[in-house]
Amino acid sequence: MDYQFRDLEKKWQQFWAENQTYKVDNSSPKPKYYVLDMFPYPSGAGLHVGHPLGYIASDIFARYKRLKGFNVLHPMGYDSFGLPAEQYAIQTGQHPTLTTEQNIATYRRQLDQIGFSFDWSREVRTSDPQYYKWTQWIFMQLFNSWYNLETDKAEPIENLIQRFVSKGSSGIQAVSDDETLSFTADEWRLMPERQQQEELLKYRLTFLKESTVNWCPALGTVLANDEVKDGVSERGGYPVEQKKMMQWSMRITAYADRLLQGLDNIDWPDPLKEMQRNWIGKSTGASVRFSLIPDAIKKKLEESEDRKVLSFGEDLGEAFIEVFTTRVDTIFGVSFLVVAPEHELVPFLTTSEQKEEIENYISQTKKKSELDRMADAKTVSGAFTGSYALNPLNGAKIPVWIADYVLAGYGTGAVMAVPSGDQRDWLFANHFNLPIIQILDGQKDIEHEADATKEGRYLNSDFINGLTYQEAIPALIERLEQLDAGKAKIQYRMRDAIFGRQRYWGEPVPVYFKDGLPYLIDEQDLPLVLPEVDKYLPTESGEPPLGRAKDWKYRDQYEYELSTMPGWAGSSWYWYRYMASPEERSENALAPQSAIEYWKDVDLYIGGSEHATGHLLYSRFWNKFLKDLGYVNEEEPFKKLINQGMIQGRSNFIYRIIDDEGKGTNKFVSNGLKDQYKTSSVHVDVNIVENDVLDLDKFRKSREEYSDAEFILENGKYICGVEVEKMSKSKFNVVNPDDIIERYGADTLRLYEMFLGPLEQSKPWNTNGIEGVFKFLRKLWRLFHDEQFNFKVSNEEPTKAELKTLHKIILKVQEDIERFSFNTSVSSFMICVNELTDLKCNKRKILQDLVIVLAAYAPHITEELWTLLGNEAGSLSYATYPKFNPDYLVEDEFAYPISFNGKMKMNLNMPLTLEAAEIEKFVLENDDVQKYLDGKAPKKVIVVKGKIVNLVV
RNA sequence: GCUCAGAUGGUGGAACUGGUAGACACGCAGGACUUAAAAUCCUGUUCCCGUUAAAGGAGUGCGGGUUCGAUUCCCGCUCUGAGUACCA
Repeated sequence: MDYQFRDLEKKWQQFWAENQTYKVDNSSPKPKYYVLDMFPYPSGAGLHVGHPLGYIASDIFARYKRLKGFNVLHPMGYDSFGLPAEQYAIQTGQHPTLTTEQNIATYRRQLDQIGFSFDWSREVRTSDPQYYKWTQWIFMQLFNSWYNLETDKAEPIENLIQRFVSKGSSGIQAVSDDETLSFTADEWRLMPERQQQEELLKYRLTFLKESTVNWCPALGTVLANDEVKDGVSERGGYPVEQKKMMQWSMRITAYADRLLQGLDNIDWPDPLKEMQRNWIGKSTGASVRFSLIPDAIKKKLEESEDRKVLSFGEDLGEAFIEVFTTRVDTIFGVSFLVVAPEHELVPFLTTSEQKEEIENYISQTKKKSELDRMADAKTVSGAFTGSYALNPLNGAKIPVWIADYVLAGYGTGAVMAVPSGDQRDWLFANHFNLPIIQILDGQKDIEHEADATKEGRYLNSDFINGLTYQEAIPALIERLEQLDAGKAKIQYRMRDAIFGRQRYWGEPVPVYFKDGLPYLIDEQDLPLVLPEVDKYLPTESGEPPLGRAKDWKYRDQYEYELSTMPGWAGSSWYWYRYMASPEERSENALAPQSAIEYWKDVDLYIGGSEHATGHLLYSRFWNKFLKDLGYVNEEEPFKKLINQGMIQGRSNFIYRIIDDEGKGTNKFVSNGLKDQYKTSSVHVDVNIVENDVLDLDKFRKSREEYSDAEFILENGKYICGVEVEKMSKSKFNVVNPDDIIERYGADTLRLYEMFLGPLEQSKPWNTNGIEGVFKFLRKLWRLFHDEQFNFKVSNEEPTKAELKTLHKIILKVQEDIERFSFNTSVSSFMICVNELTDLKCNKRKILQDLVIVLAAYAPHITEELWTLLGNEAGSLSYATYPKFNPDYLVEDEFAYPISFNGKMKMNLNMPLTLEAAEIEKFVLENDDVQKYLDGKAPKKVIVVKGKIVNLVV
């Protein structure tokens, strides 16, 4: 029979499922190995060709490890909460549970078709109440914990309360909000409960905090930066503004230093570690207080009718702006301060003359997203508040400005500007005509740009004049501390993570409110199940969708928290749930201690680098927290991590016309004509585009808002724009693997995805070379069959050449898999089969081992050949990888490349036993070499034994 | 903007520690088989010049450097992709 991949693959997939071939036990005499994939969000578009890339690699690795004698845990599940299902629900009214289930069914069918060796009995879904029960439980542990800096770990909040009761707040070293109270034990005991709870909230690892969000009044909801384009919402094109909101946050900053240090002990790609280090952004510097000039404030007070200002006026003597700087040595070069437009002091700093200008500037800023503000470094903008602050070291009067390049959420929301040393400050100073003061004799050319050098000695710098950088820093810190105007400080760029989402399709937060204060629900009431709502939209009063749930109250009287958890909540601990076997899932723990002790951590984690600073940081944070409380044993969850490159998509764009007021219209212009209009680009589904021409009917039907869309065409067609970018549901450029499997089978898909290139490299999807991989499998099949496709292998002893071919591949594949170079293995398999075909080899002793070596890559065809060879069905997965014997590869001759000045001209065969001097002699005596030398002696001869000969002429 | 990564024939890529650049495939061209097509097999295929065959020369995004020798190391650019805190 010819190679019938359809029947054969179906047969084996069924066999594996029925016999639970890949079900794994939590105990085994074999060493354990845990191979994990980053689990997918089950999008409506189905699995796309990019997903399997990593899954195939991890499956090859898992299968290989089984052949090498390990007990392998290789599970899969679904990160099934998320925005797309909710948006679909808003459009169609269908419950996300329903669509999510349908999507998962599609994913499962697609995954099964590819022949993965997952233990499906351990599947998890983050949206399953039996799963999110434990996500909520972890939230409760975080709420009930504080971070003790003395022990450098999280501890139960009870410990903190005990200390408040016995000693008050003195001596407590904790990670907390900035404004904690000081009190004695007696004062604590007398405090009303409400105030006690307020105080404790400042220490809890999950807590309420005011944060800035993208608010879209027309949609009545908060948008991700992702959903905001050019200041308007991607959906509908409505204006978006920055708004402050009370939100749940996670005190990840408590773990900043441990997250940083942990990176040194894990085997992750360096760029990824570097990204995390940057994200955490530890910087050593100083905080400095610039006191505000009382006169200015007093004048302001006299002018003001706002009584609230009085409370500020009462501590006039202490009014100051605090800044953090890594270059405190430049403090005498400060010629102005810049505070964020949202900074709390801005209303007080603004004088009546400047009021209009400041207010205009603030309203402009509100329209920009944080990303826009950071990205736009070219245009200089800002406004003067009219107030001045004092340099604490020399009393210089310094104007206070606001500018949107300073972000309220970063550090103190204020910076000291040193135009001679910082280019952004220099541009600002140059634009607004502020002084640029040279502070180091090493600074060059500061009339034209800033010079951030630390070289040279200080000038114009008071008591540090003449000192070097190393000398100046301690002197300045000492002086600042004496004056109580500053101190040395370590600051992190990382902010606490916002944990609340104004959405429906996520885990409910297990919190209710009493007298406006948050309390946890009883642990027995878990899971707090997501309630039914009539619509998945915010309420009329702007509350999140959960506000629509009828009679949804804790113990029938208390309001629940209405926001839900973010997408990363469920994925921050899921690898522990996989450790629990299905029988153990009913136990009252995230996973049984015995399972956690057996599996410990993930040995190999494969996933995209796009998770570098999200999922991978939050997971490490939760893992450390769970370890602090003794629920898990490892400080780091993922011992080794490999980044799979992204299979990129080819995105198509349409261009929405923006009207004169800056609002999006429902009119779209073809790519070639877009320059004549003001437009914003919008992704369009690649499945309704062919050869970059948009199918207008399908487009109108795709969303209700598009049903009456108008188009400006070119040559009667709507031509879409094209870009290569990541394949993702939000970019509507998803291609799924089904038709490839239909045409060539799963083994070909597996080999082809590996053959495409190095695992960690990104590349746009194309199917150009797939034929060659398919031909390779047919060629392999033919090795085992005669001309009429009858199975036929010989029991003869192999020749030396055949053994050499076999042992080359045994070694090569082993080396390749261990360094995650799967593409080169596939090429080597082709070479191997080409060689065996040339040798007309059909010997059992060669082919049987070849089948095992190939099994991890192409499990279906090898299972079939394995049983045809007379082995027990299903036993291939647990066979033993053949042992490499180097004797078969020994060569006694080598064709030395002979190069002249580094250019290879010819090869000369020489025995490998020859030493350098003999080689040189042999080469120089050669006639062809003499012809090149043209009678002259070479200046130099370089001989590298077994590699090359180079003659310098 | 900031952080990180990448760039090699018409295409995907190989060259693992500084030692024969283009393995292995795709595509293309020519040929065999066939009434024909598909499938299969064989030959060629970096570019330029040139040829019966040859012999030359250039060449790993661009510009420089180190070295007997650089796709590989160093410096400076260009372009592309990823992340940038509510996509997951």
